[in-house]
Amino acid sequence: MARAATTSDAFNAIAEPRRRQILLYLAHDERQVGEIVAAIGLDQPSVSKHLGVLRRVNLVGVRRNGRHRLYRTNAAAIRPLHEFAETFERYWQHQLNRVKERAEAQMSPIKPNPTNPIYPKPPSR
Amino acid sequence: MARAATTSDAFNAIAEPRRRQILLYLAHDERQVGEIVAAIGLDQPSVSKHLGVLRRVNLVGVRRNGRHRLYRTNAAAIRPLHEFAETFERYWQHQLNRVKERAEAQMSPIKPNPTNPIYPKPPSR
DNA sequence: TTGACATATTCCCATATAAGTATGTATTGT
DNA sequence: ACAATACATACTTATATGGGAATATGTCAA
Repeated sequence: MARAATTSDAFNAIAEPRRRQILLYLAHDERQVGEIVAAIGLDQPSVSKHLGVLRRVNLVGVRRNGRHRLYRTNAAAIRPLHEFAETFERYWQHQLNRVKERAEAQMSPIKPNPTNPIYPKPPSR
Repeated sequence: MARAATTSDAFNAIAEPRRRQILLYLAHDERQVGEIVAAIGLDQPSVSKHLGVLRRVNLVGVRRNGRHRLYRTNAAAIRPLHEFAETFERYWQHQLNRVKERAEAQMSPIKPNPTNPIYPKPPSR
């Protein structure tokens, strides 16, 4: 099975850096395609295609105005992402606290737990 | 140019539903691969491959224990995602407020706010 | 040492890009 | 009506999957 389509959901859609760039650019104001092209320095067809993907997953909305099309980020569609990320925020705090505790423990005269690496091998990469 | 590698960053790595599932599963506790396999119902090689991707972008950490490998979500690596999503949270509120204001304006002065759905369309899935 | 057990890695292949180029389609000005 | 403007879509191609099958690697137990 191949990779899931970029239009399958918001997660796949924002995997592309250019699309994230467009979303951020459109978050402030409605913009027409030409402005986006000028702003992010990509050719018009590419921008249109990215906008097409974003449209299909409802990450942007469009409005016609004469021969222009005004795009705007639909912040609501980012919600699933936000919730996913937020789920880990608690653990993020936990881990921070643990690190902090370890640091403090090491300073204490008794030194209770010399080695307790949370992540033994910093995933090389 | 083809799509960016799933190992290029966290955004690409989490585009895969199975990997999000694994991340959520590993968020609570350290788990060995066999447990993950049993939990998400995917064959072992596939799970290992997903874990490999998550490892490369540092979304999970590993620890060896005998013949087992204990994986755990590295919540810190979710940060970029969280920040990206959070950027839109303000606009999300804005949009909600606008919708709310418009709704209220259209309504009779009495009946203040009968329905106020936080998520207009329950983010399916 | 040998075998069982737990994971990782390699190979194969149908599929989905993303960028570039070319072309199609509305809509407006004159 | 006609040309220009603003976008969208079609086509081509190099590339990266993700799952299944088979195999390799590493560790423990007898």
